[in-house]
Amino acid sequence: MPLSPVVKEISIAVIKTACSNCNLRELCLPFGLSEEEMARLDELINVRKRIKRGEHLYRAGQPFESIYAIRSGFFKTDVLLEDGRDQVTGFQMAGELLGLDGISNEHHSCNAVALEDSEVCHIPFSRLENLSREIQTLQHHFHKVMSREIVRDHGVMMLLGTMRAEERLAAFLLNLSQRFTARGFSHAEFNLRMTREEIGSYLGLKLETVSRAFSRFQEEGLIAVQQKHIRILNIPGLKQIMSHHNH
Amino acid sequence: MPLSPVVKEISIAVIKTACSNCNLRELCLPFGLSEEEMARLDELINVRKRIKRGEHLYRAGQPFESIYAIRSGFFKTDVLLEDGRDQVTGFQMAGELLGLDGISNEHHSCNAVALEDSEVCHIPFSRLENLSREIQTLQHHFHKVMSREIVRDHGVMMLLGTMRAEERLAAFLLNLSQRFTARGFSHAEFNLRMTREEIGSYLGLKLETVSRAFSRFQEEGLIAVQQKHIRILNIPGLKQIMSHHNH
DNA sequence: TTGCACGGTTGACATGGATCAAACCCGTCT
DNA sequence: AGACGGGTTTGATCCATGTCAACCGTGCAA
Repeated sequence: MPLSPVVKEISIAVIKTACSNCNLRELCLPFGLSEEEMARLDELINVRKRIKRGEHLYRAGQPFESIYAIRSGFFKTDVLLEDGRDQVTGFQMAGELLGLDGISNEHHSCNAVALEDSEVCHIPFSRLENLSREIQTLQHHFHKVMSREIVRDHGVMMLLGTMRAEERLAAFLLNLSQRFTARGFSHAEFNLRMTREEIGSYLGLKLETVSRAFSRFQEEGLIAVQQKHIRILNIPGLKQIMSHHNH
Repeated sequence: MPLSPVVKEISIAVIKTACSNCNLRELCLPFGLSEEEMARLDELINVRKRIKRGEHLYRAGQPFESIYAIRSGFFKTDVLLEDGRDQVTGFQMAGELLGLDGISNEHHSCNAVALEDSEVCHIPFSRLENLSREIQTLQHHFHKVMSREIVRDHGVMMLLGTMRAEERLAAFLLNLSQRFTARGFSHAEFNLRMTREEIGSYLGLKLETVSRAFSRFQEEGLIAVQQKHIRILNIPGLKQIMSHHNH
Protein backbone atom coordinates (compact mmCIF):
# COMPACT_ATOMS: atom_id res chain seq x y z
CA MET A 1 0.00 0.00 0.00
CA PRO A 2 1.57 3.30 -1.12
CA LEU A 3 2.10 5.99 1.43
CA SER A 4 1.41 9.65 0.79
CA PRO A 5 4.52 11.82 0.54
CA VAL A 6 3.80 13.44 3.87
CA VAL A 7 3.32 10.20 5.75
CA LYS A 8 6.24 8.50 4.09
CA GLU A 9 8.87 10.17 6.18
CA ILE A 10 7.65 8.78 9.48
CA SER A 11 6.30 5.30 9.81
CA ILE A 12 3.38 5.09 12.17
CA ALA A 13 2.96 1.96 14.15
CA VAL A 14 -0.38 1.63 15.85
CA ILE A 15 0.86 -0.49 18.68
CA LYS A 16 -0.99 -0.46 21.92
CA THR A 17 1.22 1.59 24.17
CA ALA A 18 0.48 1.48 27.85
CA CYS A 19 1.82 4.09 30.22
CA SER A 20 0.97 1.67 32.99
CA ASN A 21 3.78 -0.65 32.05
CA CYS A 22 6.19 1.86 30.61
CA ASN A 23 9.38 2.04 32.61
CA LEU A 24 9.56 5.76 32.02
CA ARG A 25 6.32 6.54 33.76
CA GLU A 26 8.04 8.07 36.75
CA LEU A 27 9.88 10.55 34.53
CA CYS A 28 7.01 11.22 32.20
CA LEU A 29 3.46 12.46 32.19
CA PRO A 30 1.91 9.68 34.32
CA PHE A 31 4.02 10.63 37.30
CA GLY A 32 2.02 10.33 40.52
CA LEU A 33 -1.12 8.88 38.98
CA SER A 34 -3.02 6.00 40.57
CA GLU A 35 -3.52 2.75 38.68
CA GLU A 36 -7.02 3.73 37.74
CA GLU A 37 -6.00 7.20 36.58
CA MET A 38 -3.15 5.78 34.57
CA ALA A 39 -5.57 3.46 32.83
CA ARG A 40 -7.55 6.49 31.73
CA LEU A 41 -4.41 8.13 30.41
CA ASP A 42 -3.63 4.92 28.53
CA GLU A 43 -6.91 5.26 26.65
CA LEU A 44 -5.76 8.52 25.20
CA ILE A 45 -2.17 7.66 24.43
CA ASN A 46 -2.45 4.78 22.06
CA VAL A 47 -0.39 5.63 19.07
CA ARG A 48 3.31 5.19 18.96
CA LYS A 49 5.40 6.59 16.14
CA ARG A 50 8.82 5.49 15.06
CA ILE A 51 11.03 8.23 13.76
CA LYS A 52 14.25 7.37 12.05
CA ARG A 53 17.45 9.24 12.60
CA GLY A 54 17.43 12.52 10.72
CA GLU A 55 13.67 12.65 10.26
CA HIS A 56 11.42 15.40 11.56
CA LEU A 57 8.81 14.67 14.19
CA TYR A 58 7.29 18.05 13.35
CA ARG A 59 8.34 21.26 11.70
CA ALA A 60 7.93 24.91 12.58
CA GLY A 61 4.72 26.23 11.11
CA GLN A 62 2.81 22.96 11.07
CA PRO A 63 -0.53 22.98 12.86
CA PHE A 64 -0.25 21.84 16.42
CA GLU A 65 -2.54 19.16 17.67
CA SER A 66 -0.45 16.85 19.82
CA ILE A 67 2.42 16.75 22.17
CA TYR A 68 4.82 13.81 22.18
CA ALA A 69 6.47 11.82 24.91
CA ILE A 70 9.79 10.28 23.97
CA ARG A 71 9.74 6.57 24.62
CA SER A 72 13.21 5.93 23.34
CA GLY A 73 15.80 7.79 21.32
CA PHE A 74 17.10 11.29 21.17
CA PHE A 75 15.89 14.54 19.62
CA LYS A 76 16.92 18.10 19.05
CA THR A 77 14.62 21.07 18.64
CA ASP A 78 15.67 24.13 16.71
CA VAL A 79 14.33 27.45 15.57
CA LEU A 80 15.08 29.15 12.30
CA LEU A 81 15.34 32.86 11.60
CA GLU A 82 14.27 34.26 8.21
CA ASP A 83 17.86 35.03 7.29
CA GLY A 84 18.90 31.43 7.63
CA ARG A 85 20.43 31.52 11.07
CA ASP A 86 19.22 28.77 13.30
CA GLN A 87 19.72 27.71 16.84
CA VAL A 88 19.25 24.46 18.66
CA THR A 89 16.96 25.18 21.59
CA GLY A 90 17.28 21.82 23.30
CA PHE A 91 18.15 18.15 23.23
CA GLN A 92 15.48 15.77 24.49
CA MET A 93 15.73 12.20 25.66
CA ALA A 94 13.45 9.39 26.84
CA GLY A 95 10.67 10.46 29.19
CA GLU A 96 10.72 14.08 28.09
CA LEU A 97 7.90 15.88 26.28
CA LEU A 98 8.11 17.53 22.89
CA GLY A 99 5.81 20.09 21.35
CA LEU A 100 4.82 22.29 24.30
CA ASP A 101 5.82 25.37 22.35
CA GLY A 102 3.03 24.68 19.87
CA ILE A 103 0.20 25.28 22.34
CA SER A 104 0.69 29.03 22.28
CA ASN A 105 -0.64 29.70 18.80
CA GLU A 106 -1.86 26.33 17.46
CA HIS A 107 1.27 25.97 15.36
CA HIS A 108 4.62 24.47 16.13
CA SER A 109 7.22 27.14 16.56
CA CYS A 110 10.28 24.96 16.15
CA ASN A 111 11.50 21.83 14.42
CA ALA A 112 11.94 18.53 16.21
CA VAL A 113 14.45 16.18 14.60
CA ALA A 114 15.44 12.68 15.70
CA LEU A 115 19.18 12.35 16.28
CA GLU A 116 18.87 8.58 16.44
CA ASP A 117 16.13 6.10 15.61
CA SER A 118 13.45 6.92 18.13
CA GLU A 119 9.97 6.15 19.33
CA VAL A 120 7.45 8.64 20.63
CA CYS A 121 3.99 8.40 22.14
CA HIS A 122 1.45 10.59 20.50
CA ILE A 123 -0.66 12.60 22.95
CA PRO A 124 -3.60 14.47 21.39
CA PHE A 125 -3.53 17.73 23.24
CA SER A 126 -7.21 18.53 23.48
CA ARG A 127 -7.89 15.10 24.91
CA LEU A 128 -5.10 15.66 27.41
CA GLU A 129 -6.77 18.91 28.42
CA ASN A 130 -10.06 17.12 28.81
CA LEU A 131 -8.57 14.45 30.99
CA SER A 132 -6.62 16.91 33.07
CA ARG A 133 -9.86 18.70 33.88
CA GLU A 134 -10.92 15.46 35.51
CA ILE A 135 -7.70 14.28 37.09
CA GLN A 136 -6.21 16.92 39.32
CA THR A 137 -2.92 15.09 39.73
CA LEU A 138 -2.47 14.96 35.98
CA GLN A 139 -3.38 18.61 35.62
CA HIS A 140 -0.92 19.67 38.26
CA HIS A 141 1.85 17.48 36.96
CA PHE A 142 1.39 18.82 33.47
CA HIS A 143 1.66 22.36 34.78
CA LYS A 144 4.84 21.39 36.56
CA VAL A 145 6.30 19.98 33.37
CA MET A 146 5.57 23.20 31.50
CA SER A 147 6.99 25.27 34.30
CA ARG A 148 10.08 23.10 34.43
CA GLU A 149 10.60 23.86 30.76
CA ILE A 150 10.50 27.57 31.54
CA VAL A 151 13.02 27.14 34.34
CA ARG A 152 15.26 25.08 32.08
CA ASP A 153 15.13 27.81 29.46
CA HIS A 154 16.16 30.37 32.06
CA GLY A 155 19.14 28.17 32.82
CA VAL A 156 20.10 28.20 29.17
CA MET A 157 19.69 31.96 29.02
CA MET A 158 22.03 32.23 31.99
CA LEU A 159 24.49 30.00 30.25
CA LEU A 160 24.35 31.95 27.00
CA GLY A 161 24.35 35.32 28.68
CA THR A 162 27.04 34.98 31.30
CA MET A 163 29.26 31.94 30.79
CA ARG A 164 32.43 31.58 28.78
CA ALA A 165 32.97 28.76 26.31
CA GLU A 166 34.49 26.17 28.66
CA GLU A 167 31.93 26.85 31.35
CA ARG A 168 29.15 26.31 28.86
CA LEU A 169 30.54 23.02 27.72
CA ALA A 170 31.14 21.85 31.29
CA ALA A 171 27.55 22.73 32.17
CA PHE A 172 26.37 20.88 29.10
CA LEU A 173 28.29 17.72 29.92
CA LEU A 174 27.19 17.74 33.54
CA ASN A 175 23.60 18.20 32.48
CA LEU A 176 23.78 15.29 30.05
CA SER A 177 25.47 13.13 32.63
CA GLN A 178 22.81 13.88 35.19
CA ARG A 179 19.99 13.12 32.77
CA PHE A 180 21.57 9.85 31.67
CA THR A 181 21.96 8.88 35.32
CA ALA A 182 18.27 9.57 35.97
CA ARG A 183 17.51 7.08 33.20
CA GLY A 184 19.67 4.37 34.63
CA PHE A 185 22.61 4.80 32.26
CA SER A 186 26.18 5.36 33.24
CA HIS A 187 26.75 8.86 34.46
CA ALA A 188 30.33 8.79 33.36
CA GLU A 189 30.34 7.25 29.92
CA PHE A 190 28.07 7.91 26.98
CA ASN A 191 27.88 8.60 23.29
CA LEU A 192 26.97 12.04 22.10
CA ARG A 193 24.16 11.86 19.61
CA MET A 194 24.78 15.30 18.21
CA THR A 195 27.58 16.84 16.17
CA ARG A 196 30.00 19.49 17.41
CA GLU A 197 28.10 21.95 15.31
CA GLU A 198 24.81 21.12 17.03
CA ILE A 199 26.42 21.39 20.44
CA GLY A 200 27.87 24.72 19.37
CA SER A 201 24.54 25.96 18.12
CA TYR A 202 22.92 25.05 21.43
CA LEU A 203 25.70 26.69 23.43
CA GLY A 204 26.05 29.77 21.25
CA LEU A 205 29.54 28.76 20.07
CA LYS A 206 31.18 27.74 16.83
CA LEU A 207 32.02 24.11 16.29
CA GLU A 208 35.76 24.81 16.41
CA THR A 209 35.40 26.36 19.82
CA VAL A 210 33.50 23.32 21.07
CA SER A 211 36.17 21.04 19.67
CA ARG A 212 38.96 23.03 21.29
CA ALA A 213 37.17 23.01 24.63
CA PHE A 214 36.83 19.22 24.43
CA SER A 215 40.54 18.93 23.71
CA ARG A 216 41.36 21.24 26.58
CA PHE A 217 39.26 19.20 29.00
CA GLN A 218 41.02 16.10 27.80
CA GLU A 219 44.47 17.62 28.29
CA GLU A 220 43.45 18.53 31.82
CA GLY A 221 42.29 15.00 32.52
CA LEU A 222 38.69 15.99 33.08
CA ILE A 223 37.27 13.81 30.33
CA ALA A 224 38.31 11.35 27.65
CA VAL A 225 36.93 12.12 24.21
CA GLN A 226 37.05 9.85 21.24
CA GLN A 227 34.89 11.42 18.55
CA LYS A 228 31.36 11.05 19.91
CA HIS A 229 32.34 8.83 22.80
CA ILE A 230 32.73 10.67 26.10
CA ARG A 231 34.05 9.44 29.39
CA ILE A 232 33.82 11.86 32.28
CA LEU A 233 36.81 11.40 34.56
CA ASN A 234 36.47 14.25 37.01
CA ILE A 235 33.02 15.55 37.80
CA PRO A 236 34.12 17.91 40.61
CA GLY A 237 36.71 19.31 38.21
CA LEU A 238 34.03 20.10 35.66
CA LYS A 239 31.88 21.69 38.34
CA GLN A 240 34.80 23.83 39.38
CA ILE A 241 35.21 25.13 35.87
CA MET A 242 31.69 26.48 36.06
CA SER A 243 32.27 28.28 39.32
CA HIS A 244 35.43 30.34 38.92
CA HIS A 245 34.42 32.31 35.94
CA ASN A 246 37.50 34.50 35.66
CA HIS A 247 40.27 32.88 33.60
CA MET B 1 -0.79 48.80 63.70
CA PRO B 2 2.81 47.70 63.24
CA LEU B 3 3.64 45.54 60.27
CA SER B 4 5.87 42.52 60.48
CA PRO B 5 9.30 42.96 58.86
CA VAL B 6 8.36 40.67 56.00
CA VAL B 7 5.17 42.47 55.18
CA LYS B 8 6.68 45.90 55.58
CA GLU B 9 8.36 45.97 52.23
CA ILE B 10 5.18 45.57 50.22
CA SER B 11 1.98 47.21 51.25
CA ILE B 12 -1.05 45.04 50.66
CA ALA B 13 -4.23 46.74 49.72
CA VAL B 14 -7.26 44.54 49.91
CA ILE B 15 -9.19 46.38 47.30
CA LYS B 16 -11.84 44.57 45.38
CA THR B 17 -10.24 44.01 42.03
CA ALA B 18 -12.50 42.94 39.25
CA CYS B 19 -11.17 41.39 36.09
CA SER B 20 -14.54 42.14 34.56
CA ASN B 21 -13.85 45.85 34.47
CA CYS B 22 -10.10 45.76 34.09
CA ASN B 23 -8.99 47.28 30.82
CA LEU B 24 -6.24 44.72 30.53
CA ARG B 25 -8.55 41.73 30.45
CA GLU B 26 -7.94 41.12 26.77
CA LEU B 27 -4.20 40.85 27.34
CA CYS B 28 -4.41 38.95 30.58
CA LEU B 29 -5.78 35.77 32.04
CA PRO B 30 -9.51 36.48 31.49
CA PHE B 31 -9.05 36.55 27.72
CA GLY B 32 -11.95 34.90 25.98
CA LEU B 33 -14.09 34.29 29.06
CA SER B 34 -17.81 34.95 29.15
CA GLU B 35 -19.28 37.44 31.63
CA GLU B 36 -20.33 34.65 33.92
CA GLU B 37 -16.96 32.90 33.77
CA MET B 38 -15.16 36.14 34.42
CA ALA B 39 -17.27 36.69 37.49
CA ARG B 40 -16.05 33.36 38.82
CA LEU B 41 -12.47 34.36 38.14
CA ASP B 42 -13.14 37.62 40.00
CA GLU B 43 -14.01 35.65 43.10
CA LEU B 44 -10.57 34.20 43.18
CA ILE B 45 -8.55 37.26 42.29
CA ASN B 46 -9.43 39.70 45.01
CA VAL B 47 -6.19 40.92 46.43
CA ARG B 48 -4.17 43.62 44.85
CA LYS B 49 -0.66 44.43 46.02
CA ARG B 50 1.23 47.62 45.51
CA ILE B 51 4.95 47.20 45.06
CA LYS B 52 7.16 50.21 45.16
CA ARG B 53 10.03 50.76 42.80
CA GLY B 54 12.99 48.62 43.81
CA GLU B 55 11.01 46.21 45.98
CA HIS B 56 10.76 42.50 45.40
CA LEU B 57 7.45 40.89 44.54
CA TYR B 58 9.07 37.55 45.35
CA ARG B 59 12.54 36.13 45.68
CA ALA B 60 14.19 32.97 44.44
CA GLY B 61 13.75 30.22 46.97
CA GLN B 62 10.55 31.47 48.53
CA PRO B 63 7.68 29.01 48.59
CA PHE B 64 5.42 29.36 45.60
CA GLU B 65 1.73 29.68 46.13
CA SER B 66 0.53 32.32 43.70
CA ILE B 67 1.09 33.79 40.34
CA TYR B 68 0.67 37.50 39.75
CA ALA B 69 -0.89 39.53 36.99
CA ILE B 70 0.60 42.96 36.51
CA ARG B 71 -2.08 45.60 36.67
CA SER B 72 0.24 48.52 36.24
CA GLY B 73 3.94 49.13 36.38
CA PHE B 74 7.03 47.37 35.23
CA PHE B 75 9.11 44.47 36.54
CA LYS B 76 12.27 42.57 35.87
CA THR B 77 12.94 38.95 36.75
CA ASP B 78 16.45 37.70 37.33
CA VAL B 79 18.29 34.54 38.34
CA LEU B 80 21.37 34.37 40.48
CA LEU B 81 24.23 31.88 40.25
CA GLU B 82 26.05 30.80 43.40
CA ASP B 83 29.18 32.67 42.33
CA GLY B 84 27.36 35.97 42.22
CA ARG B 85 26.73 36.20 38.52
CA ASP B 86 23.19 37.10 37.69
CA GLN B 87 21.11 37.53 34.62
CA VAL B 88 17.90 39.34 33.89
CA THR B 89 15.55 36.79 32.34
CA GLY B 90 12.83 39.20 31.36
CA PHE B 91 11.04 42.51 31.68
CA GLN B 92 7.32 42.36 32.31
CA MET B 93 4.64 44.96 31.86
CA ALA B 94 0.90 45.41 32.47
CA GLY B 95 -1.23 42.41 31.57
CA GLU B 96 1.63 39.92 31.82
CA LEU B 97 1.91 37.14 34.37
CA LEU B 98 4.70 36.67 36.87
CA GLY B 99 5.66 33.58 38.82
CA LEU B 100 5.05 30.75 36.33
CA ASP B 101 8.55 29.44 36.97
CA GLY B 102 7.57 28.66 40.56
CA ILE B 103 5.08 25.94 39.66
CA SER B 104 7.78 23.44 38.77
CA ASN B 105 9.05 22.80 42.28
CA GLU B 106 6.81 24.77 44.63
CA HIS B 107 9.48 27.44 45.00
CA HIS B 108 10.20 30.52 43.03
CA SER B 109 13.28 30.09 40.92
CA CYS B 110 13.96 33.74 40.22
CA ASN B 111 13.53 37.19 41.73
CA ALA B 112 10.86 39.60 40.58
CA VAL B 113 11.66 43.27 41.21
CA ALA B 114 9.52 46.29 40.46
CA LEU B 115 11.30 48.81 38.23
CA GLU B 116 8.64 51.41 38.95
CA ASP B 117 5.80 51.68 41.43
CA SER B 118 3.48 48.88 40.40
CA GLU B 119 0.31 47.04 41.18
CA VAL B 120 -0.27 43.33 40.79
CA CYS B 121 -3.25 41.04 41.19
CA HIS B 122 -2.62 38.09 43.41
CA ILE B 123 -3.80 34.79 41.93
CA PRO B 124 -3.66 31.83 44.31
CA PHE B 125 -2.42 29.07 42.08
CA SER B 126 -4.27 26.08 43.48
CA ARG B 127 -7.52 27.98 43.22
CA LEU B 128 -6.68 28.85 39.64
CA GLU B 129 -6.10 25.16 38.95
CA ASN B 130 -9.44 24.33 40.54
CA LEU B 131 -11.26 26.87 38.45
CA SER B 132 -9.51 25.88 35.26
CA ARG B 133 -10.73 22.34 35.79
CA GLU B 134 -14.21 23.78 35.49
CA ILE B 135 -13.75 26.40 32.82
CA GLN B 136 -12.23 24.96 29.70
CA THR B 137 -11.59 28.34 28.12
CA LEU B 138 -9.62 29.42 31.15
CA GLN B 139 -7.68 26.19 31.21
CA HIS B 140 -6.77 26.45 27.58
CA HIS B 141 -5.85 30.09 27.78
CA PHE B 142 -3.62 29.45 30.75
CA HIS B 143 -1.83 26.73 28.82
CA LYS B 144 -1.34 29.13 25.97
CA VAL B 145 0.16 31.70 28.27
CA MET B 146 2.66 29.18 29.64
CA SER B 147 3.49 28.01 26.16
CA ARG B 148 3.95 31.57 24.99
CA GLU B 149 6.48 32.03 27.74
CA ILE B 150 8.41 29.04 26.43
CA VAL B 151 8.34 30.44 22.90
CA ARG B 152 9.47 33.81 24.17
CA ASP B 153 12.38 32.18 25.96
CA HIS B 154 13.38 30.43 22.75
CA GLY B 155 13.45 33.82 21.10
CA VAL B 156 15.79 35.10 23.78
CA MET B 157 18.00 32.03 23.39
CA MET B 158 18.18 32.76 19.67
CA LEU B 159 19.10 36.33 20.40
CA LEU B 160 21.79 35.39 22.90
CA GLY B 161 23.12 32.54 20.82
CA THR B 162 23.31 34.02 17.36
CA MET B 163 22.96 37.78 17.31
CA ARG B 164 25.61 40.45 17.60
CA ALA B 165 25.32 43.39 19.97
CA GLU B 166 23.50 45.84 17.72
CA GLU B 167 21.09 43.20 16.51
CA ARG B 168 20.24 42.31 20.07
CA LEU B 169 19.54 45.88 21.00
CA ALA B 170 17.47 46.47 17.87
CA ALA B 171 15.42 43.37 18.66
CA PHE B 172 14.99 44.56 22.21
CA LEU B 173 13.76 48.01 21.18
CA LEU B 174 11.37 46.61 18.60
CA ASN B 175 9.99 44.18 21.14
CA LEU B 176 9.40 46.93 23.68
CA SER B 177 7.84 49.16 21.06
CA GLN B 178 5.49 46.41 20.00
CA ARG B 179 4.43 45.65 23.56
CA PHE B 180 3.85 49.31 24.36
CA THR B 181 1.72 49.60 21.23
CA ALA B 182 -0.38 46.63 22.30
CA ARG B 183 -1.10 48.52 25.52
CA GLY B 184 -2.18 51.66 23.76
CA PHE B 185 0.99 53.65 24.31
CA SER B 186 3.05 55.31 21.68
CA HIS B 187 5.04 52.81 19.67
CA ALA B 188 7.71 55.36 18.94
CA GLU B 189 8.36 57.16 22.18
CA PHE B 190 8.80 55.78 25.66
CA ASN B 191 10.89 55.83 28.79
CA LEU B 192 13.08 52.90 29.58
CA ARG B 193 12.45 51.71 33.12
CA MET B 194 15.70 49.80 33.38
CA THR B 195 19.35 50.81 33.50
CA ARG B 196 21.90 50.12 30.79
CA GLU B 197 23.30 47.46 33.03
CA GLU B 198 19.96 45.67 33.28
CA ILE B 199 19.48 45.85 29.53
CA GLY B 200 22.98 44.47 29.12
CA SER B 201 22.33 41.67 31.54
CA TYR B 202 19.20 40.70 29.65
CA LEU B 203 20.96 40.86 26.30
CA GLY B 204 24.17 39.19 27.43
CA LEU B 205 26.21 42.37 26.96
CA LYS B 206 28.13 44.78 29.16
CA LEU B 207 26.61 48.14 29.89
CA GLU B 208 29.27 49.96 27.89
CA THR B 209 28.38 47.93 24.82
CA VAL B 210 24.72 48.79 25.25
CA SER B 211 25.57 52.45 25.60
CA ARG B 212 27.74 52.41 22.49
CA ALA B 213 25.04 50.67 20.49
CA PHE B 214 22.53 53.32 21.54
CA SER B 215 24.94 56.04 20.46
CA ARG B 216 25.54 54.30 17.16
CA PHE B 217 21.80 54.03 16.48
CA GLN B 218 21.48 57.69 17.25
CA GLU B 219 24.31 58.64 14.89
CA GLU B 220 22.59 56.67 12.17
CA GLY B 221 19.31 58.46 12.80
CA LEU B 222 17.48 55.31 13.84
CA ILE B 223 16.55 56.55 17.28
CA ALA B 224 16.89 59.57 19.55
CA VAL B 225 18.20 58.75 23.01
CA GLN B 226 18.25 61.08 25.95
CA GLN B 227 19.20 59.04 28.97
CA LYS B 228 16.17 56.82 29.59
CA HIS B 229 13.99 58.56 27.05
CA ILE B 230 13.82 56.84 23.68
CA ARG B 231 12.28 57.96 20.46
CA ILE B 232 12.29 55.46 17.62
CA LEU B 233 12.72 57.27 14.33
CA ASN B 234 13.14 54.47 11.85
CA ILE B 235 11.51 51.14 12.56
CA PRO B 236 12.34 49.55 9.19
CA GLY B 237 15.93 50.60 9.75
CA LEU B 238 16.03 48.77 13.07
CA LYS B 239 14.46 45.72 11.50
CA GLN B 240 17.07 45.76 8.81
CA ILE B 241 19.84 45.73 11.39
CA MET B 242 18.47 42.43 12.66
CA SER B 243 18.41 40.84 9.25
CA HIS B 244 21.84 41.35 7.72
CA HIS B 245 23.91 39.79 10.39
CA ASN B 246 27.30 40.09 8.70
CA HIS B 247 29.02 43.42 9.39
C1' DT C 1 23.41 76.89 45.82
C1' DT C 2 26.67 73.44 46.10
C1' DG C 3 28.16 68.88 46.21
C1' DC C 4 27.51 64.17 46.04
C1' DA C 5 26.03 59.80 44.03
C1' DC C 6 24.46 57.20 40.53
C1' DG C 7 23.94 56.24 35.97
C1' DG C 8 25.57 57.11 31.38
C1' DT C 9 29.07 58.14 27.75
C1' DT C 10 33.38 57.78 25.55
C1' DG C 11 38.20 56.38 24.75
C1' DA C 12 42.26 53.16 24.75
C1' DC C 13 43.53 48.77 25.01
C1' DA C 14 43.15 43.53 25.83
C1' DT C 15 41.29 39.16 24.72
C1' DG C 16 38.12 35.22 23.89
C1' DG C 17 36.12 33.31 20.43
C1' DA C 18 35.18 33.72 15.32
C1' DT C 19 37.02 32.97 10.91
C1' DC C 20 39.72 30.83 7.45
C1' DA C 21 42.35 27.08 6.12
C1' DA C 22 44.64 22.67 6.17
C1' DA C 23 44.87 18.10 7.60
C1' DC C 24 42.95 14.04 9.82
C1' DC C 25 39.74 10.25 11.15
C1' DC C 26 36.35 6.97 10.20
C1' DG C 27 32.61 4.86 7.93
C1' DT C 28 30.60 3.90 3.47
C1' DC C 29 30.32 3.12 -1.41
C1' DT C 30 32.43 1.48 -5.58
C1' DA D 1 41.52 -1.90 -1.57
C1' DG D 2 40.80 2.80 -2.78
C1' DA D 3 38.34 6.99 -2.88
C1' DC D 4 35.03 9.90 -1.20
C1' DG D 5 32.46 12.74 2.28
C1' DG D 6 30.98 14.17 6.61
C1' DG D 7 32.54 15.24 10.82
C1' DT D 8 36.52 16.63 13.73
C1' DT D 9 40.92 18.58 15.07
C1' DT D 10 44.37 22.03 15.05
C1' DG D 11 46.83 26.25 13.67
C1' DA D 12 47.16 31.31 12.36
C1' DT D 13 44.98 35.42 12.30
C1' DC D 14 41.26 38.88 13.05
C1' DC D 15 37.72 41.41 15.26
C1' DA D 16 33.69 42.28 18.32
C1' DT D 17 33.09 42.90 22.68
C1' DG D 18 35.03 43.09 27.32
C1' DT D 19 37.84 45.69 30.53
C1' DC D 20 39.62 49.66 32.67
C1' DA D 21 39.50 54.38 33.29
C1' DA D 22 38.18 59.12 32.86
C1' DC D 23 34.62 62.22 32.46
C1' DC D 24 29.80 63.97 32.10
C1' DG D 25 24.68 64.89 33.34
C1' DT D 26 20.99 64.83 36.31
C1' DG D 27 18.56 64.67 40.52
C1' DC D 28 18.61 64.69 45.36
C1' DA D 29 20.14 66.22 49.88
C1' DA D 30 22.44 69.26 52.74
